[in-house]
Amino acid sequence: MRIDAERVFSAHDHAACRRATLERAEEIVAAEGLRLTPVRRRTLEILLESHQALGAYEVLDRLVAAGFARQPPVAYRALDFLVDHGLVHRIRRLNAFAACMRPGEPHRPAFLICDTCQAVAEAPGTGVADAMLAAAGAVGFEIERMSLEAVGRCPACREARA
Amino acid sequence: MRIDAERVFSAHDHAACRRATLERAEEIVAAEGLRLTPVRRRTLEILLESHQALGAYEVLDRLVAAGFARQPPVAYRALDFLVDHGLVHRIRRLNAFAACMRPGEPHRPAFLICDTCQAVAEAPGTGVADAMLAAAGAVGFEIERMSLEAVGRCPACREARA
DNA sequence: AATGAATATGTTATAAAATAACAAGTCAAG
DNA sequence: CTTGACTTGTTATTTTATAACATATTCATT
Repeated sequence: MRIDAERVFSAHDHAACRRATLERAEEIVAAEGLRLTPVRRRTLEILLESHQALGAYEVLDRLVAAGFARQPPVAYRALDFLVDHGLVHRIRRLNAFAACMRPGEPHRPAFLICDTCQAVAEAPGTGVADAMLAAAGAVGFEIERMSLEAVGRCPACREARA
Repeated sequence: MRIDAERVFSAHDHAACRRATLERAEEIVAAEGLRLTPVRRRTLEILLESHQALGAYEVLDRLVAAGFARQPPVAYRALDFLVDHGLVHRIRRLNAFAACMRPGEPHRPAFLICDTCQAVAEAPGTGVADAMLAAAGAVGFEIERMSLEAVGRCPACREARA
């Protein structure tokens, strides 16, 4: 199952969506010899519960509910691990984190953040990143990492408001 | 004088560059009936001193040096005003602020951030924003604001390292 | 199994970034 | 000269993130 913006922004079988993404994440972790320890797994599950981005302290609250200690490094370490290995994206505009919906597929995501329902989707295609690479190349700038984020209104919330 | 990435990333007459940008900012403020009060003016000058982004607390330090009180709202209010009126950009990846190099020209900037010399330039053209608008439009997402930022190495630092 | 290197966790403390809230002052328009 | 909008002063707090160091676990190799 492939989850892109159309799906994130619409009603869908989220249980299946979450399960599929988690399974894929586990394959990746296994393939790379990484360890999806209990905190890390739970952190990923927490982020997979919705398509909304969560702040580190919201994640921490839910980790506490699952029995882990209420200490910032607990959440930040798990989140950093997941981000480093491409299972979670950091959303800089929100100081928050969202599960990657296509782990393993190398991609340079651009995010669409609905400021009404707080859902975060990865924009389809690679056009935005390509344009950034082109613009940078034109002035001799070599890109290492990028943050491509747009805030606005998703189709459902647009309609609800109209 | 128009200052784009090529210029920011190269040696240039920065005194003239700064003066020109400040003058343009003053015209804009006057034209819109806004008030460029002393804190606001000084804040803009501070950011215009280099092409690097400064954190709010670095700005505050320099405001203190200029006689203002050391209180976060002093810096944040001035910065917020300047951002709201397009004279300063917020660089989310850095939790920092950089003077806009083309105030008044309506634009949707994409930033190139050198992680060696910390210079921040606006990428040429509107291609990145256009691509983002296109990607969003394809899924019915309506964009209000965007952050388009790339971290990497500018031409000069690339060469220095090579 | 014993050892050691790498990795992961527990814990305390602190740093860094941003905002809330409210009182007081300024300023230009009627 | 007063009203209303805007701006500043000030105290306190909230939110986000990291430093630092001790302990424990894991795994590969003896």
